[in-house]
Amino acid sequence: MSEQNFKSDLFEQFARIGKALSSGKRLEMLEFLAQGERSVEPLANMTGLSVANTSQHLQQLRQVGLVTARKEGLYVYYRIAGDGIVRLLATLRTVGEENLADVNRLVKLFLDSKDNLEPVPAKELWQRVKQGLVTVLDVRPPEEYAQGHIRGAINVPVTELKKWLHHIPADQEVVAYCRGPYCVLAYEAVQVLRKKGIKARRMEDGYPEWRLRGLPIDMG
Amino acid sequence: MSEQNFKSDLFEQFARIGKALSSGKRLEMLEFLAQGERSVEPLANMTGLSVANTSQHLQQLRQVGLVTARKEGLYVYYRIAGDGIVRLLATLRTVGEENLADVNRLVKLFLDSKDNLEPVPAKELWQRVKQGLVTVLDVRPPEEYAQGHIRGAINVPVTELKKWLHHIPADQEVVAYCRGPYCVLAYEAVQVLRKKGIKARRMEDGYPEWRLRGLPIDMG
DNA sequence: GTATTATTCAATTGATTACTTGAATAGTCA
DNA sequence: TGACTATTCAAGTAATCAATTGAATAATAC
Repeated sequence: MSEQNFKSDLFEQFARIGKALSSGKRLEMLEFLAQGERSVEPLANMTGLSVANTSQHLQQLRQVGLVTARKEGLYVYYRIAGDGIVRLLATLRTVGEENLADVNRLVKLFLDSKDNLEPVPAKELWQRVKQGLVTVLDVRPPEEYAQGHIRGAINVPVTELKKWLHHIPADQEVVAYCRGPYCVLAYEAVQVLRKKGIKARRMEDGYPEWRLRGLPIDMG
Repeated sequence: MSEQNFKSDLFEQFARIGKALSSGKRLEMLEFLAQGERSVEPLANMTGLSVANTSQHLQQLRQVGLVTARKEGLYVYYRIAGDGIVRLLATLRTVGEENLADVNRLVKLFLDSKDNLEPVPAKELWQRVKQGLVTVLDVRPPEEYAQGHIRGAINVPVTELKKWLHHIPADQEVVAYCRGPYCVLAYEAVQVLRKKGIKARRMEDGYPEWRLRGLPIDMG
């Protein structure tokens, strides 16, 4: 094999991963899978695609090694193939934020209209958790919480938040987080809490980013 | 705008970058541009594509903000739009190495057949350069060397290496580097040097990775 | 065994992509 | 001015891709 062939073959391989990342729906699936493993149907519901279509997208992701699958009974559970992929998604996001004008436009339009003040960086949050200064709120659905969450976090899905309000110690700050930096659940939670006079902020990133930094997590 | 639309619009934007990375030729161009700016024709020669086709690929890269262009006289010089993109390429490469079986197969087949012993990590190399223990050889073409190189490195293209041999202090180790971890120029240089009885190794990464780590560089 | 369910497969459609070709722009140089 | 050059544009073709549809697998429950 010549040098020229080696190089172009190699780049062709890397391009297969690029191709897998070239669909918004597949990226959405990957971000969802970064929360924990899932069978096909929940992924189809989340993306709004048909089950057959979802299955085909998943097989594309599997072919380039971005997800793996295990079968249990009738269900096939897909999961992210490794932390490198979470890192790749984060880097893709960063490049998008830095270089795509439309991303900034979208984020400004949507998230800045919500209360975007002082998000807490992951590291700072952990400092304060260790000192017992904050209550950490995981506002994702229970299934995702069960598959892994920030150590010490309480799972209160946004839908349940109002019922839970009176349990909060009024003097302590609450920090909410969810799936990632663009997940709106945490924004909503912060809004609800503030309306009730509770001091609340959101974490800058989400659960996958927290885990990726090697910060402590719990399961179950 | 609903949450659902916001999310899918956002992922659709990130997918545009994925799409730009979904062609081996475009990845090849990006790696080439990571060495420094270039006009269209050299890029066409490097990839083996027609000039018109190359131009169109470049415009795709430009549309998603991965490269920028400046016009000078007849020529349009393209360059990587920022360090984030070099980082993205490196992450893509890592994920490919970890998750694509074919990448390992290719690398084993081609590079392991060359002398692949003890590549020097970038950090270690800089330690030894500071102590004056090694001669660092930049084996890329002069144009790329001129646009930036490891501090203290001497530019000796592989084609010129034999003429240059007798200038080498025989007691000092030589470390060669070129464009990136898969660039074969450094391998070839090490082979030539070792045949002449000179102690030689290659650097693990290439120039873009060195620069990305914030290690010292020089220009001109 | 049959019925049911989750997932995958296979065939088809319309849309998008890479590449080629030849012409159009825009700048340089004599 | 006119010849020349680097790049881009525009139109056309073949290949590839996303999504739909309906059927086929494979595992469970009765």
